[in-house]
Amino acid sequence: MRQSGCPLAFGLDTFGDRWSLLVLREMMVRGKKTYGDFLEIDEGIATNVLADRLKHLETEGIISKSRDPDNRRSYLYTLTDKGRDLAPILTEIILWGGKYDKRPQARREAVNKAKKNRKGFEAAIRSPE
Amino acid sequence: MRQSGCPLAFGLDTFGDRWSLLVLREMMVRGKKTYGDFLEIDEGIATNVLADRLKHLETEGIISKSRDPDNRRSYLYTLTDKGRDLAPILTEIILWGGKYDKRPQARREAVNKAKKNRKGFEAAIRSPE
DNA sequence: CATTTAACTTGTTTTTTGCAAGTGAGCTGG
DNA sequence: CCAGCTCACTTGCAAAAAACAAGTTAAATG
Repeated sequence: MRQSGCPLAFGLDTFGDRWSLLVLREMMVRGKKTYGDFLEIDEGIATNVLADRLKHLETEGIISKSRDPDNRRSYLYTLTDKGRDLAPILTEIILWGGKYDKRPQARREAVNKAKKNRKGFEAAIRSPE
Repeated sequence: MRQSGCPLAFGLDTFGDRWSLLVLREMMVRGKKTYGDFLEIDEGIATNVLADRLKHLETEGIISKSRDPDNRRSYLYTLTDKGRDLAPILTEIILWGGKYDKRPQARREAVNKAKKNRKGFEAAIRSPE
């Protein structure tokens, strides 16, 4: 897409759109796994955009798609190692947001966990239950 | 914009579009300061989009705009403390890109610096000369 | 003082997103 | 065993954003 060879631009091409990191948050922080789960995210993603993003993240090797062994019409999306390695990036954005989000509705639960025990937080979101 | 209260979503609303972090890279890694500098970035940003992004980043308090004391038709864009605090996020994305970008044109200079001395790299991009 | 430069703005086309509705395979209760 | 529901999408269209091209204004420069 962008052929500059910059590692930052490479990252942005892979997950740097309005939605990818929010889908990954659902997987990492909230343990969500299915298309239906992702459709319910608070920020309200459109169904066609969600389908696009999942396809892109799978193509890029960030997530993988498999059949749900308990329900043959459902699929499970899970993180690859490459996807798990995004945990430090998520963590840094969460810490930055925690520092600067002064809105009354700001939710601080994840921020507090990450501040109290950063390595533990990263390990936890790397391997969501 | 997104009213979820999530610190990650807050961050994405502030700098999570296709271009903001590339403009900030120019400032942090390459010491660029002017509109004309940013127009020349390798990835090719459109002039109206650049104007929009600069306005947005200024509104969000990530950068500030001042007159160039040496040239009255030019302005200097510089990082605020809030903007400087994005350095760890940039660093993590660069490290991730360095790990996974296997394209022949991948540029590894910044990656190597960040790997060799991460704190030094962060300090350097926080305070570009 | 005519030309160039810097920082944009404006207008138009193209791409992406958002929204509503629809499809088809697989489950489920009566 | 089958009508109706659920799940994971797809399709079509409108709205928003991005890309592209050209123009404007104020200030510097030769």
